[in-house]
This record gives sequence, structure tokens and C-alpha cells, in this order.
Amino acid sequence: MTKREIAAVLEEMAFLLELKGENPFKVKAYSAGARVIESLPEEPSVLVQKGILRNVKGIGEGLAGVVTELVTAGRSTAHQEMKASFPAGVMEMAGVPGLGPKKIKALYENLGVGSVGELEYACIENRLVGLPGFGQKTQEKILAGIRRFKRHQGFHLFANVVGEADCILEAVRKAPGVLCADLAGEIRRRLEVIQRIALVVAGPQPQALAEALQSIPDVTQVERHPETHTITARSPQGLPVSITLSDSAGYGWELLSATGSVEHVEAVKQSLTAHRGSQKGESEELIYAAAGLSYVPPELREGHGEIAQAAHGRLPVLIEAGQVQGIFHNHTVWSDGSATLEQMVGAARSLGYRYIGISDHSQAAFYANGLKEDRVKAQHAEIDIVQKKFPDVRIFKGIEADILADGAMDYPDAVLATFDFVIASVHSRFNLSEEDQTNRICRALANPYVTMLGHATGRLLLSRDAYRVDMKKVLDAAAAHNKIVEINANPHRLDLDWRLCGYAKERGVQFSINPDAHSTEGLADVPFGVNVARKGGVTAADVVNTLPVEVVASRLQAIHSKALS
DNA sequence: GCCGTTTTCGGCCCGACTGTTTTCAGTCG
Repeated sequence: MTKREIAAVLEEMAFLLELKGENPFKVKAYSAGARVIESLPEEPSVLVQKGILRNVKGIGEGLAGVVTELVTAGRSTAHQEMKASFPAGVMEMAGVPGLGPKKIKALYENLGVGSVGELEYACIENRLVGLPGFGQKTQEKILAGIRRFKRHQGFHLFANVVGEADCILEAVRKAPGVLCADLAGEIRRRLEVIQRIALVVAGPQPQALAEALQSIPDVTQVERHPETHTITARSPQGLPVSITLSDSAGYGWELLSATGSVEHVEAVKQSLTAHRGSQKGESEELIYAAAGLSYVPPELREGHGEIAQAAHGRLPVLIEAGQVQGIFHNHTVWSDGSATLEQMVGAARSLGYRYIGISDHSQAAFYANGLKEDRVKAQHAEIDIVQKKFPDVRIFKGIEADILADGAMDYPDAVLATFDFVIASVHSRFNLSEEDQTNRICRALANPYVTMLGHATGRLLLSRDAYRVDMKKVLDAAAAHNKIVEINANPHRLDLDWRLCGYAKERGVQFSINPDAHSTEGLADVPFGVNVARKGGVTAADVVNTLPVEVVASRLQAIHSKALS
């Protein structure tokens, strides 16, 4: 079992213990243990083998026992027993926003509600209002939460799915008789949330392909559909998989068609008709050429005006992950990161980056151990020391400063002036009115010390909606004050949304693709941000962290001295 | 359940917000 899987089990155990009404500190110990395991530099199996699991802070006798059993047996008896004492549906209830363990416990014990479906029914029958601690508003809030839960059901984060999709592709390519095979659909278009895995393959006998799929661990329900030339299955995480069988001559169209989007494919069809072009073609390149279009990268195939651009040869040359030279927005153990400054800088260097911006949380972010003024100074001293050890990676001194409710920044100017760059982010008061929230952020952008805007809308994909904000006004303000807007590369955020990149670009806003890393592993999220940028039609010239270190340094210096003048 | 320049018991961790209250509990970040 990987550390991520083990952490998930411990988190589930913490939840089940809380449902049982266990000692809250025991619950905390399990939940803290989950975080500790997840941020380990090594796989727990290695520590178990060496017999040093107990040396890890936060892992005592009890947790070490559970983790050891998970590593050696792949399951934990304590976990299984806990799970068996509740209906299977209680875990999914935890996914409903506004529902925590206490409320779920009350619902289960008093109303016998043990699944989201039963809960919805109980709300509709008005049965929650009578419960102690519940009322009309709570019932309405839960019902709204259920609707959102259902809307998100069946959707998966791109980052959580791309691995198993690649595994399936690899297995398919190894099947006897395969000439070519590619991922298609939403994954190939690099959408931020994914519902299904689609592939196109040419060459193999259906039977051979079905056998190849069946050989992948945890792939289930492999079925052949001769009438549609497809094979369907369920991925290890339960996503529907659909594989289209094509002949070589028709491969280009099948791939284009299975990649979508529906709007894009329809527009290509119309272009083909207009140019009397054929849908036959071994490659997509041939099809686009026959339609009088330049080749459209899959990320752009969303029916957002890319056909008109392709018809006039005006498609943007999209940024590539390899063009990113350095990375801003990284956290360390100084606030809520799990790696030291030195570890983060070392990891950035081994990823080939030439510079790294360190931006821990500011003092208002107490929950994240934000830096008070004296700790800002102390961190700067440490940066100077670490910089000497890594002469080939430039470290920029930064901060992710909270935008306070009124739009003021979380430090006095004298402190802000000590940073090379300042990321302004909203971390609290999410439910201001749209007008207040917009004004708040615009005011922060007008602050001369602010360099860039962090995760502009605050959304967490599939779990928290963006706050109410007029993003066009925000982007106008960013343009007016010449501020950089972050494309947050964390797979849960991907914020700025790619749908807004075009508007920002038109106004001359520059982007920074930032990992928002809280660990050395988090640095590897940058490519997810590059996906967003590409979907938004962003070129390398639009992104400040494609600049060489000297240029980006003078860019930051320019913003800084403007503030001082 | 975990931890200890407080060493084997007695602490663990904050604030805003919301809805439910007659003084507070649950959720979220």
C-alpha cells in the first residue's frame, strides 16, 4: 500500500472513531497520523522493513500497528471492524458540504439515515427539523449540499485519473496486433475534471484487446460491443472506459471524433464539407488539412473560437512545460509546508528550475502558522544561508499575504517592502457580497507592494465553489495596475480558470504558473498549471516564469522600486 | 492515541461563521 492509500485509511478511521463518539483526541491522533504518513519522504513499507516506523513523530504504538498491518496484509482488521459497524453509505455522507461527523452521527442514531439517498428523502419529508441541534435552515443547507454532492458525483480530478488512464493506454499498446493507440476525450483535452476514460486503437482483434484490458489489475466489467466497434470497462477507480476500434485508414477521424469536444467536432465537419474534404485519413493532421485548418492542439478543442483561428492560421503557439524556468508560490515548514527551505530549494534544483520563490503564509493565517514580523526576518536570514549552499538556484524572498476583509494587506508597508515579491490571496471571509469581494480584491491589486494575485477565485474543484466575485473587474484591475495573475497549478484549484485566460490576455495581463507547493512532491504539480494555460491559449510570452532568472529578477525589482518611490 | 529540557500522567488548538440557542455546538479553513 502506498502512503497515500494508507493515509486515506487512517483518515477514514478517524472519521469512524468520531462517529462512534470516541475520545476526540484519539480521533485527532488518527487524523494527524494520516497527514504525517502522507508527508513522509519515504514509503511506509520501507520504514516498516527497517523497523523504524515508531521513530516517526506522531506514530505511536497503536498507529504503528495499523500501518504495519496495512503494509504487510493490505488491510487492517480494526478498520474493517469499524466499517462493518456502520452502513456502507455513511462514508459518502461525509462528502456532503455542511455535514460533519457530529451531524452524521445524530442523523444515523436518531433517524437511521445511513446514506445520501436516505438523507435526501428525510429532508424532503421534513424529518430533520425536529432533531436537537437541527432546524429549518440546517435542513435547507443540507439539501443544497446534497444537490452539490450529486452534481460532483462521477467527476474526478484530472490529476487523480491521468495515471490510471496512462496505465490502460500502456496495456492496450502492448496487446498483440496494435498498430497505434491514443488517449482521447476529456483527458486528452486536459479538462480539469474528468468523467470517463476514452481511447482509440487500430489494429488488434477485439478478443486480444479485451484480454489485454482484463489483465490490468482492478479493471472490471470488460465488455465487447461489436455493433459499435467498441470495448467498454470500468477503471480501477470506477470510471467508465471506452475504447474505439478503428482501422488504420480511418484512425485520424476516429481519434479526432473521440477526442471532442462535440462543438469542435461539429465545426470540423462543417469545414470539411465547405472544403469538400474527406473524413478518411490516417492522422488528425490530414483531416485538419483537408478541412482547410491548421492543426488544433487537443487542449484548444472546446469550441471557444479555435476553428476561426485555425482557419486563418492564427492559433497561438501554446506554452510547453519545459519552458517554465522557475517557480513562485512555495510553502515550507515555516508555515504549513512539510519540507524545509533547503529541501524545497534542493527539489526545485533537481527538477531543473533556475529560481524558486518562497512564499509562506502571513500573520493573519494563524491556522497555517503564518509568519509574524520577527519570523519574517528570521526566515530571510535562513534564505541568505541556504542561498549560499545553492548558488545555481536563485531564491526569491516572498510571502503569500492575506488580503484582509477590507482589501488591506496583512503587513504594514515597512514589512511588505522587505520582500522580493508579494502574492496577495484571499483565505477568509469567503461569503462577502460579490460587490464587496470584488472591491476587496481590486483594492489589494492597487497596493503597490503586491506583485501577483494568488488563486483568484478560491475554488476547490469538486468541493468548494468560487466565492462570489466579478472576475472581469478583477482582471481589469490587474491589467490597470500591471499585476501578475497566478495560474495555481494545484490539481484541486487550477485557478485562474482557463476560461478566463483569454479575457486576461486580451487586456495584457501576465500570468505566473505557480505550484502552491506545500511539500517537495507539490513542485511536480506545475504541468497541471501548464495544461490550464494551454487550454486558455496562453503562450510562453504571456507567462513571467518562463523568463530567465536575470529578467524575472529585474521585473520583480521594477515592481518593488515603484512601490518604494 | 501521542507526547515529554514539564518524563508515565495530563495535556493536546485557533477564530469566524452559522444556526441554534438562554450560553453554545458544529463546521470549515
